[in-house]
Amino acid sequence: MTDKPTVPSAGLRRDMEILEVLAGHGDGRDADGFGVSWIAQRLGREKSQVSRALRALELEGMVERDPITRRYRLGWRLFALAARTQHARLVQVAAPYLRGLATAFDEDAYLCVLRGNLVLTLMSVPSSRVYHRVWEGVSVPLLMAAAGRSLVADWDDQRIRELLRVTTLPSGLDSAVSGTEEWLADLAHVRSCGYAVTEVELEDSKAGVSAPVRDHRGLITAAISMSVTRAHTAARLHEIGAAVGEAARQLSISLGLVPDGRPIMSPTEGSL
Amino acid sequence: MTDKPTVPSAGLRRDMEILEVLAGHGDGRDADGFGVSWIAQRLGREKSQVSRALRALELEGMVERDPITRRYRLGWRLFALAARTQHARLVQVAAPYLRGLATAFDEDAYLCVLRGNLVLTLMSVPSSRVYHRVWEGVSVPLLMAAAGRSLVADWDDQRIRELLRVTTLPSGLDSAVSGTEEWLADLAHVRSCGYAVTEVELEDSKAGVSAPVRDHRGLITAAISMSVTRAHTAARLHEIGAAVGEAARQLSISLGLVPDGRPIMSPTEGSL
DNA sequence: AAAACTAGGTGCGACTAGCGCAACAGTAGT
DNA sequence: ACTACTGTTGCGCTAGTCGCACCTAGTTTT
Repeated sequence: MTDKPTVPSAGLRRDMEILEVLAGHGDGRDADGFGVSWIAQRLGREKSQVSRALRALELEGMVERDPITRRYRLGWRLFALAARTQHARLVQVAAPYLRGLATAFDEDAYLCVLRGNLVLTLMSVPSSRVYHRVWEGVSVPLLMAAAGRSLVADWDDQRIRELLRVTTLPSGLDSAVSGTEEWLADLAHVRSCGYAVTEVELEDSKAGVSAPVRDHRGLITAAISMSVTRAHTAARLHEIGAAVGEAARQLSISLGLVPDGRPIMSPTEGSL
Repeated sequence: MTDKPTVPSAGLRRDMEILEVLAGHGDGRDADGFGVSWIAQRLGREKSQVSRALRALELEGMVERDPITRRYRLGWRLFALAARTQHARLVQVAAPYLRGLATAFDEDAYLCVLRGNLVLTLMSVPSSRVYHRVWEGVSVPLLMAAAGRSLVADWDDQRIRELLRVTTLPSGLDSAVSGTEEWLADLAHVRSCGYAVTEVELEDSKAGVSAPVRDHRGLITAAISMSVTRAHTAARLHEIGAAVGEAARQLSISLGLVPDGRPIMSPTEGSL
């Protein structure tokens, strides 16, 4: 099948699958870890293999085991490594801005980055409302997230068209995706006004606003976004949008962007 | 030699060593990653081996490569895995600490997080006393809870002022809220001593102590708090406060916080 | 109580993944 | 051009590890 050149991927792939299972789905309250057999069955692998792999991972601190329930969960080492990621650094800088937005408007605020054609949420600051879905660490299709428009704002038209052509969405979500030309117009709006507004966000009854965050080279490396209850008027949406745009601009400056000039380099590279 | 039981640790160990080097940099600001040869030499391994391993790790998203400098850094996947598990892990790991505090002082112990401008209690461990009000899942205004001070301890003064200005309290509870300047002084105390003390808690006849819990990114994600019967002397309040602070610190480390800003590994460290 | 069931761990042979060498390919400095 | 790097790759041989089967230990059933 996967006709690979000789890269040692077999063991690693297995370990990653295990870690992915242990991370859970983010939403499910699968709180207190998973047992060997369950994981093995879920992955369609031998119990023995999973058992041994988990022990090895435990030795390295990537997972830890509850001594009484014998269930595994992700370990301190993984978190320590994650903390040294550039994403972690970004989150630390961005945190105050997100908090400011969340408290100012009492709506959920997010920090997202682009990964392939998916939008990965790095951080979410919840509002005070009761129902709060955790999106941190979860990737969603680019077209579904409000942050998407901001993250690709610098792409040239051709690449956008390609993206829209290629992407397939879960059925029934087409309503969230407007036509190609509308998208291009939206991106122009982002570039000029500094923020994007989308009528439909991840959940129904939510609209979204977002704004691009640029690094010191002027490349878009992240986006701040907020999902706003639809009850709000369009005017308020734009009020929030302006605030989000301003926050993103401030954050960009914190990341080393020189404020005034437009040192925007050719967006051939989007990889963070 | 090392008499190993048959666990698949060879490849994993190598991968972990690589990740550790990439995270590494105990001291220097080596910002933009490391090259293959440098890593290989550092680990005393074959270049080819490191090259292939890194490519495999990159496929899994554990590391990222700067396309122009060809240097590797830790990847998004690590962050995503950690981020998704945070909340589940928080409750799981915090439980023993809360129980320890509750039994040590025979007072109720709580784990709280910030949601919008409200403090949400995720878990409560009752003391042995008869009357125990259940706060789990209940949100209270930030200003009313002892945990509030800890949860916003990292906010800058401006945002605190904004918060105090915006927040409106149920009437008759102003006694719990001291002046703005007093609040700022309190937060300074939290930052320096590691715990907060409030004279009035949710219920009358209760005082509160709390301490911030930081996740692997160093951000305050939760707070441990205890409500203490007012009968106790101020001295005891601070005794408990110190214990709560220490528990919060331990919990933070369990969550992957790298203690202090201290480089734990020097470049000459010998875990090779 | 024994039996039945489950959940995790282990011994060992067979087999293949991937290590190490060495040659190769880019890039930069002289 | 040559030299000195960097990172990649082809390939034979070896050791790491996969999978089966068999255990042990805990829990429920009869």
